[in-house]
Order: sequence, then structure tokens, then C-alpha cells
Amino acid sequence: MDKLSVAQARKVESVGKKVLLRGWVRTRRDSKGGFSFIELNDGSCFGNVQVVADGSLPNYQNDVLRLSVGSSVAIEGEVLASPAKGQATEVKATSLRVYGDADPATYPMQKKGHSMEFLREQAHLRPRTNTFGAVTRVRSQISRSIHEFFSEQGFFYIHAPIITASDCEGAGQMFRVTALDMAKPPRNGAGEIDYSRDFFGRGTYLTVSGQLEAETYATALGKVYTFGPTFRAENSNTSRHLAEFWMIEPEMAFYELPDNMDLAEAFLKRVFRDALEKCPEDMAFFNERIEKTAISTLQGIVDSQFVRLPYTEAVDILTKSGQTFEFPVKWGIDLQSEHERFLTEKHFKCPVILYDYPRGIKAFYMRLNEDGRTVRAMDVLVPRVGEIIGGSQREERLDVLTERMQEQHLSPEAYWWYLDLRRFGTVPHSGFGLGLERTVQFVTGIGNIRDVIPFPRVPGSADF
RNA sequence: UCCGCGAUAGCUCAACGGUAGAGCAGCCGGCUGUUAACCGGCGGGUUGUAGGUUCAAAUCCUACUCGCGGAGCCA
Repeated sequence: MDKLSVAQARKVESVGKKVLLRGWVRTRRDSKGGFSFIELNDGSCFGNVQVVADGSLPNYQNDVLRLSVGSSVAIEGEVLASPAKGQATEVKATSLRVYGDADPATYPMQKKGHSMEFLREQAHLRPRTNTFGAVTRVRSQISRSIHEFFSEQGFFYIHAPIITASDCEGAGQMFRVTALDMAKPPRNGAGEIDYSRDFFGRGTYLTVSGQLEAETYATALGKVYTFGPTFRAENSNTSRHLAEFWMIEPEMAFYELPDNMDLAEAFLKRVFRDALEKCPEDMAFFNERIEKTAISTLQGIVDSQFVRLPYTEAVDILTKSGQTFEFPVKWGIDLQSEHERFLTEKHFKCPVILYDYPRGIKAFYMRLNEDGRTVRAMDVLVPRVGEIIGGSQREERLDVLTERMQEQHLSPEAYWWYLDLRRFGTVPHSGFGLGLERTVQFVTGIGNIRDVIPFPRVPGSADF
């Protein structure tokens, strides 16, 4: 008696084995001949295994005929080649034991399709659906591919802190972390809350980026990456934003911007290729039910070269495109979603890496170009999702970096340790940030970012 | 946060000033291996919340809550 997963039991190699399967009933069909078909799923793969439960089972009347969607069972039996179409194998049950019923009158999950909005309200049960099982397996595979890719490229995995004292990283609103009693917090002379008497002796926040910390390790170990949760308290209500999401941030010493682009392109291709090769059943489902171009888009990207285009030329293309945009394009402004979408979806029809942005619209740490007007920033744009990667070559010159900080009203004293990296043994270096959820969205074709993370945190909602 | 749209049975929706309906699911029955099984029957509702207009409100008006699409911000 082998304990098999449903994935194993569905393979022809398992025919003839006596097996034990455990899982959840997806549906039951009763035959005219006094026996039943049970579709069993245990999450190990997209498909179910068909179990044939004969009327001669001692508990056929009492248990089998009462099985409903969501019931949990243990089934002993033999794997047979299926005589009917639709599946290679089936399991002829010799015994069936019910772990737990799922009362069909009250169990929210039904056999038919539910809306994504309804499933979001049932976030604890939605992993039992085809869609969320598939999303979960693909998300897991993507995470694994990321670690494998960086490991093979000689990167070290760095755990950046989640609690940070930098309140001025400039990457959006931060969540405050405090152990003070907010009902009666200590006050200073000015009547403000005195965070110097808080747990850490100063105000602290949840991280909005591990980049600055990653730079400290890149300038010692060469190539590093972070992969962890990130928090933004922005009141963003869109299908592309979460208050808590997972970000991947590689940071590489001795990499200049073209090296950074090479890495970003190879990285995305590897992740997409793995999804296609290692999750074919799940991807076929997304392609059929969620996004008709999911597979062809990914395959196209794996096989093609990303377009690399300076911001200035992108502005040229947009102004000469003949398209009317809600926001007119002009050199010096940040590109809008509609502009980015036009470039990647209509003009080039492939991923586009835009680089050398105006200094005024990008972060202080991005390296200033010789022209004095642009910085070595890069954004990777993909169809449907837009910006999936944002990165840059970092400013390694102490004087220029200090100047740029003052330009953006940041205090160099607060960043003393970051500036030390430029004071002592400074090197050219680069890095980028990739949103895991946006990557999962892009791969699966799922429209709303709240449906590619198990328990989404967004303004007004932190359920489950 | 801004603009627009929406909320009706467990789920997906219809009814658009005059007694709230259908499909699916559920329950009961039928059906010689089924594939979102099929066929027949039955039950199922304070129409998101709170006010207002009207002889009469799911329907018109106001506020609020939540959801969706888009924008901003970004990953």
C-alpha cells in the first residue's frame, strides 16, 4: 500500500499499484449502475483523480452517497487504466473513510464558477478552487525559480530588516512600528509624541525597501539579493497595489546599467520559462479560462529580445505616434500608465526597458549621467501589468550623491552609513526591484493583484 | 485620495413606480461508466445600511458602507 499524491496517481506509471490517497472531494457523479465517480483533489496538481466507488462498499449508502463538494476522505484502492475518455488512470476504491463532511447547505464553495470578488471574501477556502490552487503552485514555482536563478549566478541571499529607522527613504508612506501605549503616549516639551522613549529609542517603521541595506552587503560580497515582505501605507486602491507585498531586490557591485539590464532580462526569461515548463497544467488553465494570450505572451518573451530605449527617444516616439493621450507627453515629465502601455503593448509589442530618465523625477541614489540632465535609471515595462521592474546604477561618487540628497531635501547625516559606502572603497554598482505579485499577475494573467497573494492587505481590509 | 459604475435567494443574474423571478447549488424521486453528468418535482428573500419623496419604492432622491473599473502613487 503506497501513499500516493493525486499527481502521482494520475500518471500511467502508477497503474497496478495498491494505493492510499487522501484529499478533498471536488464532485461526485452517481452512475445508473449503482456506483459513483468521485473527483479527488489534494492540491498536488491541477487535475483530479477519478475514484470509482462501487455500490458493494460496506459504507456506500451511508458515506459515499453523502459525499459532497469539500468533504475530506481517505481512499484505499488500486490504480487502473481508465476505460473512458478524460483521464489516463482512475482508482478503484476498496475502502473509503470520511475525515470530515462539508455540509452542502452551508459550505460556500460550489462546483460551478464563483466570481473572484466572492472568493476574496472566502480567502480561507479559495485555495480549494482550481484557480487559486493553480495560482498558488505557480507563485511557489516563481519563488523557487528566483532563488535558483540567483544561486546559479553566484548571488547570496540577504535578509534585510523588516523594522527600519529610516523614515525618509522617499518610497511612499510608511507604517509606524511602536510599542508605546497609544492611549497615553509620552510627550515631549512641544506636546508631540516622544518616540525617543519608544521600544527602539527612536521612531521606527516597516520597511518600504531593502535596497539600502542590500547595497551594504553588495559592496562586500559582490552579488546579493533580498526577497521578503515590503510595506507601503499609501492609500492606493488599484488592481496593482497592496499594502503588504513581496519584493525581490538584487544588488551587484561592479555592475553598470547595461549589466543591470542584461541581468533583469535573463532573470525574467528564466522565471517565465520555468513557469511554462514546470507548471504546464496550471498554465493551460490560465490560458483557457483567465487570459487567452498568457502562454503565447510568455513564450514570445522567452524567445525574443527586450527593446532598450532611452527615455528621450521614448518621448520622441510618443509625441510622433499620432496617438492622443489624456496626458500630453513632454520631456521631463514622468511617463503615465497610458504612455508605458502604448510602448509595450502597441508600438513594440514586447517588453521594453526604458533608461536614462530626467534627474528631476527619479530617486537621489541613481547615478547622474555626464549630460547632467539624466540619471542611470531603468524601468522594465511589460504588457498588461506595466512597470514590473524598477532599477538603476547607483551613484557611487560621494560628492555627487551628497549634492543630490540636498537637492531632494534629504539629510546626509541621517544616511551616514549609506554614505560611508562611498567614503570607503566605493565601487560602481547597480540593482533593481521586482514585485513578486506583479510577476505572478503577469505570468498567470490574473487581473487583480489581490488574487495572487494568499491574504491581501489593502486600505480598509486586513481580514483573515 | 479623485472620477465613473454597482450592491436583489447560498452563488450568478432578471424585474427599472403597481403582488420580487430564472439558472445553478440544496432537498426528494428517476436514470445500465459518468466527465460543469442528465430528467422531473419541492423549499428558498426585512432587495447593502439609514433617512426622504409617493396612495404605492428593488425601482426616484440624499448620506454612509462595501465592491468593481479607471487615474494618481508605485513594485
